[in-house]
Amino acid sequence: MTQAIQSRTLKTRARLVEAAEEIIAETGYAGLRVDEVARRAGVAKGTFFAHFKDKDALMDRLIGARIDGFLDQIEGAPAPNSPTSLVTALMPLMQFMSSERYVFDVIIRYSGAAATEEIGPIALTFERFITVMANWLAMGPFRKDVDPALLAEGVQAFLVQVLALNFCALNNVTPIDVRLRPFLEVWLMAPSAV
Amino acid sequence: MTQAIQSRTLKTRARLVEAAEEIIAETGYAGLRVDEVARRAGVAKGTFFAHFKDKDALMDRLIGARIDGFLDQIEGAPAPNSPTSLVTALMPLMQFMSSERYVFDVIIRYSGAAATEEIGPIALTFERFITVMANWLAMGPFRKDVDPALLAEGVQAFLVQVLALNFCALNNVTPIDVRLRPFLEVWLMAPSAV
Amino acid sequence: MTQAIQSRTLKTRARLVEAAEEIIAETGYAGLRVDEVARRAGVAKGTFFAHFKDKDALMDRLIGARIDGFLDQIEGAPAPNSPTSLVTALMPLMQFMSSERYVFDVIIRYSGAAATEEIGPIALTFERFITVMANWLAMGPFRKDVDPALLAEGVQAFLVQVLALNFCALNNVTPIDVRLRPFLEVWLMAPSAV
Amino acid sequence: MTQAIQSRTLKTRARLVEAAEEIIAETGYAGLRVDEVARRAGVAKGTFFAHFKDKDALMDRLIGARIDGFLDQIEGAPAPNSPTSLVTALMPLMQFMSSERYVFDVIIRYSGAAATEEIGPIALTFERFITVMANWLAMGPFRKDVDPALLAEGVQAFLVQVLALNFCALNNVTPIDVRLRPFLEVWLMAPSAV
DNA sequence: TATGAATGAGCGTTCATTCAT
DNA sequence: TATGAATGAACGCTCATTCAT
Repeated sequence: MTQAIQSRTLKTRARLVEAAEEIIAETGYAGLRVDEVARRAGVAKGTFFAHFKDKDALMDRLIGARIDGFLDQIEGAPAPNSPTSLVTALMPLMQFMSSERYVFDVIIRYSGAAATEEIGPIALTFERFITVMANWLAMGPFRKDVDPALLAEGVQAFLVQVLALNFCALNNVTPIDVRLRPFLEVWLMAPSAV
Repeated sequence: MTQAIQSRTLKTRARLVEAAEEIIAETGYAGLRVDEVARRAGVAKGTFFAHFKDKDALMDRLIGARIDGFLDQIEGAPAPNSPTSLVTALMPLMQFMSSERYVFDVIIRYSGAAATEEIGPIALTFERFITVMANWLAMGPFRKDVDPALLAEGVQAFLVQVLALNFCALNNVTPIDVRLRPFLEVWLMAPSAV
Repeated sequence: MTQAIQSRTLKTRARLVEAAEEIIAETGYAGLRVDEVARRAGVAKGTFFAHFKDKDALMDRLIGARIDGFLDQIEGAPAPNSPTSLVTALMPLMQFMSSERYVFDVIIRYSGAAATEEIGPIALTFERFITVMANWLAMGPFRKDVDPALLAEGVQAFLVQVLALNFCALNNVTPIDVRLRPFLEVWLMAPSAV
Repeated sequence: MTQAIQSRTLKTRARLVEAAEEIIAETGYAGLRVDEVARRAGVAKGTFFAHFKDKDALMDRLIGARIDGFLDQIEGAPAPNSPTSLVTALMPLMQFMSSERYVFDVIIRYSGAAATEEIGPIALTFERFITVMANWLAMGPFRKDVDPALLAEGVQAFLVQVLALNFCALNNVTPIDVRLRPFLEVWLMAPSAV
């Protein structure tokens, strides 16, 4: 009984997500309207808000799922053996994150959760990024005198830094990967003996 | 005559800025409404837009001025002789940047200018930060095998990273300075030979 | 200048009221939708709320205006010389007040203002009713040993009582005027010597 | 078996009423939400509607019960021997009726039943009020040349009138009892010969 | 009886921005 | 420059009620 009801709920939620993804495919994230999502999912607007606290909660979930997809790929790939190959591995994720100004803004806004109980999908991916990256770094030819988790957080910092500057007309003449590499070379490599 | 008009113009602009600062003192940056700024300055709403392209232009200016104030202090202070003293020197700036979620978001959004002619106050402070920091780093006991400008950009990246996580309930149990220090220690110090 | 702007404001407001009255003529008071009013008036919905605090404020105004119209007629008519002719004079007003359940409810809700500064049109008509009625009663063959204002308030009380019961299926078999008359006969007439 | 089911039904209904009364004690009548009633009673929302036709039916019942309580007191008290003592006797009832705007509105709306079969608790109390009052008036030193039932209906009309005006900021400086007394003095007393 | 997800129409609100004067 | 009414496209929300299970 309870099972059946849950399944209806899950179906409706899935329809909402599906509708949202359709719209995003057509108009981008910034073009998504709550009214339209409900309409396409064939449910009432009130139903939307019964499933998602607000529009941002939906966005958090959708964008979080995308990032998770990239992390799956990263996790499944062979560990990089140089900063350059690390940058290459990160490119799809970075391209997504910088695909729309709106997407980047949402990610930044939700990368830190507002409260403990409210850790959303995007915030979780930021935590997962650290884990995945730390594992990778521990396996590769990178400096071993520093906690891999700290190294990983540094990579995240440089990634965000580079993406933020990417929205600047002055800076995006230089491709993302070219901008990111020097940071990682200094940050990750065991220092040559002085 | 022209003189008189310019003076009136400047006075109006000054009144608008003053009114805005009053409101911010009372309700924070996020609480500022254009309506209210115009009302307090004793001008019509349209007049506001004769002086500022949009609300963000005002915010850019106000926040940029605050950051410049912190950079003045930093520039005037003696160069730090360790990551720890660098962190200490950066604290006032970091505290301001993390004082309000809205402030942090605006700073991130405007840290890269949209176009050459449009480099705004905040973007200028980010460039100035690099210069000031590079000078400082060149003077202190920091690694010399890396371009100081790159080191400075890295400091900026870590600073932003730490602040972003600060808005996360899980992370802000650890004080900002404690979070920043390990990054700078690894990033700035000439590595001991392995 | 200010005059011109005021005139534009008045014109817009008039268009809103006009549109509302059209809709009411077609669908009744209960059928009025704010969206539709704005649409017909050719203005944005935001404009509606710039002119009226909320939908109820418009209703207050419209219904108040209608009641005022009836009071104008009453005021202009010759003073009644008996309870029966008073009832007859009140019939158009009573018919309007009981024309729609919704109208009666709004009237009751707004007959007493919520706050001093907020005395709305309907509340004003209730005050005006007392004045008009008191004048009338003072002129006619009614008891003179009681303050006409008190008598007038009593008439108002009986009127509301009769209308309230009129929405009851059991009671509205008896016409309004027949229900009201006995009250007024007792209330208004100089008592016959015992 | 049937017994058991009935008992369960009655228990559920009792729990719903209990929950509602709890909420009202905490937030007032206007603050009651069906959601919350069901939640506190530990049943599903749908169950609420299996027991009460709609939310108003619950309100009708709850408020009607309160009024009946006041009528019990009134009925049990000695008959008043003056308009003043009548007013005093009515005070508790009047205080309840004017305790909340929402309560007064519900009472007015339900004081006349919509159809014969649908005479609800509140409507019944209005009928009972007439009976009780007529008995009282017949016993006291009040005018005897008018049907006590008509006198009683008049008392009811004045009571409502006074309460309605009580919600007006201008009028509620004068206490309810002071406002009601003059009406009753004129309405109930055998007029002295002019 | 009981469940609880879904309904659904509409209100109120927001507020930076524009534009005719 | 200055005015301020008007814009407008969503969003969020309400919440009693229904209905399939």
